[in-house]
Amino acid sequence: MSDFSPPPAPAGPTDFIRDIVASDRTAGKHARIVTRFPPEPNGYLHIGHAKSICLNFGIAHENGGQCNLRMDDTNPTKEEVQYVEAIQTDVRWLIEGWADDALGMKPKGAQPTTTTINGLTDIHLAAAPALIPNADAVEPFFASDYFDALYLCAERLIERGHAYVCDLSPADTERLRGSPDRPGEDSPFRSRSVSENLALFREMRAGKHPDSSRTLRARIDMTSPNVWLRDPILYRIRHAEHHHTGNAWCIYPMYDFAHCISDYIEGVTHSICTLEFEVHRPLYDWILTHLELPRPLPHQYEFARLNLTYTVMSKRKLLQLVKEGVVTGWDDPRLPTLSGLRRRGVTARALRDFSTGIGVTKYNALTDVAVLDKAVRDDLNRTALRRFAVLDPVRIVLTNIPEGETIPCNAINNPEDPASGTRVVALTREVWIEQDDFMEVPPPKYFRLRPGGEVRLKYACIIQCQEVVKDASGKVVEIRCVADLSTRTGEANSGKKVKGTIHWVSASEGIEAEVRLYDRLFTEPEPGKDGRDFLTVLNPDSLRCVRARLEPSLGTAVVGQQFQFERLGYFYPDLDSQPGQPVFNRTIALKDAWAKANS
RNA sequence: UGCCCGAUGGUGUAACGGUAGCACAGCAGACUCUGGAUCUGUUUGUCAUGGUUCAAAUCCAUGUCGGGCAGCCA
Repeated sequence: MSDFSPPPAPAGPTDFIRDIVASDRTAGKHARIVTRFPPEPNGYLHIGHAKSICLNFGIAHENGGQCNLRMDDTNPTKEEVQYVEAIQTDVRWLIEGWADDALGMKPKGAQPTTTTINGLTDIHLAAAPALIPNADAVEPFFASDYFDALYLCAERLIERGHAYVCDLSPADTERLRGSPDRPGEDSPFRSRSVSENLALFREMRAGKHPDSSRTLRARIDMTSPNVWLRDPILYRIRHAEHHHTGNAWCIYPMYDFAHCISDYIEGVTHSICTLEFEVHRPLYDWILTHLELPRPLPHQYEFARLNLTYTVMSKRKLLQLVKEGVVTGWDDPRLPTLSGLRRRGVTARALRDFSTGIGVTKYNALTDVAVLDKAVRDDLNRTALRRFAVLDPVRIVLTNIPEGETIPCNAINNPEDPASGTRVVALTREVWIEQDDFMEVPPPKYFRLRPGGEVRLKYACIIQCQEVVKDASGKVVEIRCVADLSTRTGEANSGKKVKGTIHWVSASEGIEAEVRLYDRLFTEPEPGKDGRDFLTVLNPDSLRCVRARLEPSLGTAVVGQQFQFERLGYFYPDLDSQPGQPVFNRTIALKDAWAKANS
């Protein structure tokens, strides 16, 4: 471990995996810490992946190492390029400005090279130097780039008597495997000769056998209490086109065979995955050990995947929601996908803060979505520009302000960030306020407008309600008030206290917009908990669209800008916006102590 | 009923044989030109039973409960 001296581990988050990494470094076990994030490109990344990304990239970043982005694409029937693209976008978005320095990619088109070290065959593929300016020069790692290497490893195992070609049908394979509490039985093809196995395997590769007619299996122990050691299948025949290798192959390696070798090829030191792979670890180690490889072997560690209340996380269920049109697509803002969260206005920073905040353990936890909400509000509170918007308008007429007159009012853009400055909003004779901010017969402790009552129009002045105009059905259609201009912000009586301050939008100056109000997708904390179909607990009100009135400055808002609509919540321009027809998504509502106390 | 893993307030997470802490949620109050933010206070916890030890959330044993594993998925 010579001259390499990564930065000392910062006093950031720690957990049992970081502890292992730290002690491995102290022991000088690795020249450089290498982790990997290996999604299968068969769906979109979700917030559970964010936890894994933050763990893997975080460890790499903190230790001056690297985290390889790798497409775990060994099953041609499930994977698609569209997912490869989306995954890259999401990963880059999530780590941008935080762990870019640790992103392990490879030079475009690079393939592993085979060499001999100490008489042992080695296969290796290094990452491209970090932060290559031209992003087109690099691409993610692909397990499918290792198909040649993997095939070589398979032949190696066969030659050493560690693997054999098995002609059992899928049904018979399953039958002879036994069950967790009943040992399996040897396949009748288990003791074929090396040369016969080799010949057969080569025929498989050459396409001489139909799908499922044969497999390559590891020769381990059919009576092992660990079912994954009962001669697991290493290769299966699939005459199918692969998104990355086309029709070059008709045999494809299984996860267990491909994953450990891929880790080795890339020089991964810590291979971090979720708990369900714990029982696969002996197989991971068995394969690498029996390959007799010259470099240090990677090690697998497992942590608990993220579970969040009021949502679903499995790719299968997310795919179902998308396919059945329950939501509008993978980036529907109600989904916990990274693209959905991003479209809703959730920032990468909030996701990272959330991910590190929840910790890393082996306990199968269910995290309250309120923790996510808090992380989102905390980040947006610091950064979002404050604006006025009225979602459910009722008309106020300020009877003492002449038609056509505009009274400029200075409004603070973000009280949490003085550097964001101020803007001017115009007070006019007619303004919109929220229906909610007026009550004819208010309950006790109601601070807002009531007949005869006073309220402050924020950044403008205090108004007093003098008359309520209703339509035939008794609905309030107009509230006539008088404005006390001497209480204008900055004027003599501006210090006058009233209980309530409300937001407003000029009727003549304001613009209209569609605002999409999102709520949780499910009505139950654990959708599908008791074996019920998760689709039976969909929240019918997960999306409500309203026509809102906005202050004019919002007309030029573009995707990427975060806003707080004062007293309402955080809102984010949607990509459905058209010139003159803005659309905003509600990222998250503000906390509302009043509403809560009255619910 | 085989093997593997886990269990700390309502939720999540620290404490690595030496005072059980933090965050979220909740509750109460202060402040407020956002019923937001901020600030203050506060309710609630080591799965059980034994053992080792001056001392156990921590080590050991047994039990209980929860999760995972029998795809030619990952």
